[in-house]
Amino acid sequence: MAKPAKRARDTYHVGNLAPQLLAAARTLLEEVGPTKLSLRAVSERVGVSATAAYHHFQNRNELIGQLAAQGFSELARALQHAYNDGSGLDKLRAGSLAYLHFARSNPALYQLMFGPEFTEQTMIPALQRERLAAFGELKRMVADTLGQGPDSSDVRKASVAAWSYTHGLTSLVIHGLLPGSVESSDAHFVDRTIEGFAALVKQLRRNH
Amino acid sequence: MAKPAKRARDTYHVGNLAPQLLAAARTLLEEVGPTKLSLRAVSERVGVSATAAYHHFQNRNELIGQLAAQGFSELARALQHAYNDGSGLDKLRAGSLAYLHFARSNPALYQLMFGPEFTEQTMIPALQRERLAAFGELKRMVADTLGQGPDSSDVRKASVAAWSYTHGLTSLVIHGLLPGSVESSDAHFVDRTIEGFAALVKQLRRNH
DNA sequence: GGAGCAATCTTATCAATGTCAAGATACTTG
DNA sequence: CAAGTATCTTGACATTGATAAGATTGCTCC
Repeated sequence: MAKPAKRARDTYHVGNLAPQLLAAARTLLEEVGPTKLSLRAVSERVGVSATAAYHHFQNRNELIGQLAAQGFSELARALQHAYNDGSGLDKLRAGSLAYLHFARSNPALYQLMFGPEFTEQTMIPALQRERLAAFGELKRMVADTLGQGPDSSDVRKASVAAWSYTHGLTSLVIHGLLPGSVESSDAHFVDRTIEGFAALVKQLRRNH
Repeated sequence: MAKPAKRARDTYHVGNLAPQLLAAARTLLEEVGPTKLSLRAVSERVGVSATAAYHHFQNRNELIGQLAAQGFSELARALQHAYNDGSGLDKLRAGSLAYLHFARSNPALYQLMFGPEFTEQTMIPALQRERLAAFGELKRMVADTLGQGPDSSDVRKASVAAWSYTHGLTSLVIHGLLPGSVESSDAHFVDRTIEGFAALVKQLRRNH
């Protein structure tokens, strides 16, 4: 299986293609955007024929699906690091910031991760797995913050809420739908909108 | 301009094509999804040649862009109605529910509205306009709830927060990323996650 | 009402892309 | 070293977005 195998000559195939294809696709993705990413361009960049990829991926969807899965994996790790390195109090805020930062650094990948390409029919296992793992990581963070077990009802509610909020904010930022309020300091931005949400909730409570 | 004009024969063109193309595209969009929507299929459904659309839209992107713009327009109106008809107290919650309901009823359209097709380069004016209008509607609702002017700093913060949260939740639901917690009652679902967020904010405050 | 004109629609046609089939080449295993 | 399998290539096809040039319609102006 995963034997090294001497490198081939120079004219023919290369060996160990799948990772190279994924890497090339990853950089191309950010260059041309999620919709314009073509298998042929990826293959050409690696220096391989147009159909070589079909011996490592079922079709285009599986390739970009693995890219998306990679994205969720990296996102989960970024969250974890931010949360662990966070300065005691506002670990969750550090997580939100890391989330936003990841999306800013890989906008096309982020769009792909939540893109319309993957429905129930076109879902690939790796992507499904990494998605759940990333959400699991988030739940662990929230559980730790609330001081409850990871399967408590409160934790589940709060996790969905936190993910919704962070993903929504990130998505709007990435798509450029928040004009003029973004560029400078992400930290301030996140804080201000969290304050805004708190004020709203308080107002709703008061009205109730 | 908008003269009725007698219907043409039967063999040739139809007249008044643009709205028919948009309508056909709208239904086809929900049938095949945002990525699989082809101009040719739309044209064929209307009963017109494959290239007829190019006399009414610059290219595919402008057509689906107008679809997306239509989506934002309808979304804004749905929000407005929900807010106006809301029973005094939880108008905002009614707005959130209307938002989620709109996306549930038009999942492909919703994905298109926030899809990767429209960047700064490929943006079309109508879409930009309707987006801003929809956000303006949301700001008006939030301003009314907070009892402040629509340009106050608090309102802006809270509007971004409300939009982020609702869009995030909706996006996760539409993409099927919230397993098992969705189907039954949207109202309960929205309430529970708002509670979850409130609890989180409270906890963060306490830690601070 | 008819000539001319602009808008609208159609028929080729092309390039790019995803995908399949069949053959060529390298690697592995007996 | 022979045979088989994995890997890669060439060739080809259908679909799609898009352009160019020609046909048809309706409108305008005399």
